[in-house]
Amino acid sequence: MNVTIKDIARLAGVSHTTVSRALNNSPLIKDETKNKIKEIAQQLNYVPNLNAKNLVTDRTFNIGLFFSTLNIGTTPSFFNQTVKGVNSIIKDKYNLIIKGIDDYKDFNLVTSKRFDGIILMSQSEKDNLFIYNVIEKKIPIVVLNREIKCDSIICILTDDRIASKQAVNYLIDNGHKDIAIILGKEGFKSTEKRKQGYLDALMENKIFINNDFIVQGTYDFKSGYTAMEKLLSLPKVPSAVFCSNDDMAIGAMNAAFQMGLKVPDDISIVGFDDNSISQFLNPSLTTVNRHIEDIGREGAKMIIELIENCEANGMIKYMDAELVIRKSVSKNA
Amino acid sequence: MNVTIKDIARLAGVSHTTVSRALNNSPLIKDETKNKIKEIAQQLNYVPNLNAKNLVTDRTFNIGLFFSTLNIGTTPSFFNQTVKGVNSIIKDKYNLIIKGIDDYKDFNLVTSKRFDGIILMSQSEKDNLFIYNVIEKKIPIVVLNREIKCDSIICILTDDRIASKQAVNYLIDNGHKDIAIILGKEGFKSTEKRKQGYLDALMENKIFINNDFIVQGTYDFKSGYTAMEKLLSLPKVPSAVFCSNDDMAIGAMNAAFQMGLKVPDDISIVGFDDNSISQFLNPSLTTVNRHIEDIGREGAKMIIELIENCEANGMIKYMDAELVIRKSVSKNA
DNA sequence: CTGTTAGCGCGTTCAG
DNA sequence: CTGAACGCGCTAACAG
Repeated sequence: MNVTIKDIARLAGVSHTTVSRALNNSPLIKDETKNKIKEIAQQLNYVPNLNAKNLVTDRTFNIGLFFSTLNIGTTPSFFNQTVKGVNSIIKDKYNLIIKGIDDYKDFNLVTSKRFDGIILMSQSEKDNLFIYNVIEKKIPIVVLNREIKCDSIICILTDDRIASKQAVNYLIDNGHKDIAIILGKEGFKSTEKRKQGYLDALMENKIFINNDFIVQGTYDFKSGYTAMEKLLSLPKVPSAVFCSNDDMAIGAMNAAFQMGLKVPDDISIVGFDDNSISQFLNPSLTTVNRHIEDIGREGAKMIIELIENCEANGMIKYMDAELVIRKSVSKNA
Repeated sequence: MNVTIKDIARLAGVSHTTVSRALNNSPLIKDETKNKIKEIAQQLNYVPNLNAKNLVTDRTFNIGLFFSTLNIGTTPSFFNQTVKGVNSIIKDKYNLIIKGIDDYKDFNLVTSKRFDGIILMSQSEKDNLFIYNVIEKKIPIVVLNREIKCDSIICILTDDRIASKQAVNYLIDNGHKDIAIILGKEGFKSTEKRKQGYLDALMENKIFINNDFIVQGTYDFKSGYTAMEKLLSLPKVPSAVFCSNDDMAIGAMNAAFQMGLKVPDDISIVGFDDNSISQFLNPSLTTVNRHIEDIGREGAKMIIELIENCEANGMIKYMDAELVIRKSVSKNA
């Protein structure tokens, strides 16, 4: 059996309560006894039994990091950056539990007895059901990547609409007018936002919106490839394509190569996300860096704040995105 | 407050003991009462308090998925595949807790009271300290990706040496003799194995081993780029390069492009890992698919088996790897 | 400042 | 087949 506070109590010649207080740095304890107890605990390699502790304090030290799904639609790079960011703050004080919302048949198992707090990397409006469920159960939550209108929620995200607009504006600044967009996965909020940014840029520059230039994708390589094929088979081919993420941009690039086109000479491409790989492509990809890792880090700080200090004011925090100019866009005469 | 078995007991007019037994499918209970109790539990939306339950059964429902590090050296694709594989088996019965070994200052917090079992995606010999620590504490463990000599441990991995040899043999079959290798991160077991496979292939084919053709990398894009620059500045340039993973292969490819070389016409490249992106590169990358997701899945099955049935026989299970032939290798006259 | 006592929610003897 | 009583390891009143 493991060593418990009672064992320590016996050795120290005090009650187990005193041990508990000493170990929890209670102010109502003499420094002398406290130090003595801590020393003994150290020597015995005492580790508190979380189950017992949590049973009475009604806490777990679990923080759930939820994604809409862990399967299609969540790119490796995006996933990795999020986890890294969150984990870098969590460290060993909390357990980081990774879940896909779609892993659950129902939400009975999502309770405050299982999670002290939840960080949701939200990619779809369908998550709302989950979110309301979590709120109803009074579990602290921070939502990343999507804006929730409910004013008691903390949301952290980049303004994709503005960032997309910047990206498309960059194409326009380079003389492009026939600009296509490959959309993200249907139903994802980000898909909608990036499309809006694209439309904003065109409209503000009084460029005619051609519906043929708006094609659906699903955020994965393959869909980018397919979408590009569709664009290139149009009677009038666009001179530039804004892809709603980098993976699709890569797919699109390869479709272009396959048709014997050169990037950026024959067609310009802009991505979104700045995958770790994008700078190493040939040509290197001009794209938008959303600093996902920072968002994860910020989310982790917030949820801990929420858990430990109950600061319950909802807010929407926008993080900076940044257009990274590389070599996949050429000037259009 | 949440509903407890006592509440159910009151409503059902039985003792809490009976409720406990009914909910745990004890054989010593009349079907009639059991069903009645279950129904009430259902209606009340009863969820057992894990802390209480675990306190007495001395379990947690946590499975730890540990990586050597979550930072440099673990590629997004590799990380993502592993988590996906494991998670697909874990589902909602267990919590999947993700950790980097290097997140811990010491291993005091790694106890059987915190993890029912641990899956270690082991990338370095340095992990041994951690492994022995886990074993000492009698926590069930499954090690992925590395072979541990201790015969009470279950290991699941591909034989990287054989797989690498196959890859290099493929180059030789295509007429290449001046074959370089870009090594992985120093100290990683996989680095060693893949180098061995490379040497095996050369030796068996009686090809002279040129030390200039063996250059260090760190598994990331950049190191592949740098290593390739080094190779291309050699008085005698290799006609083919075996890269110890795909990320470095991509870096290497771009270094070649930068020098005005064509792949595979001027130089052939083979990778290792089959990143999700590799098929979409230009040219698409010939590489070795290790089916990481399968390894993760297998590991998850094993650890659950170990936890629930205590089958403690160590074993080493090799999973198949597969050479995926694409377009980054040309025949050498 | 310290000890006594109680109880968190649950599973498990041991009697019936 | 069912219930009463106990204890898992810990924290939180309440008394001193």
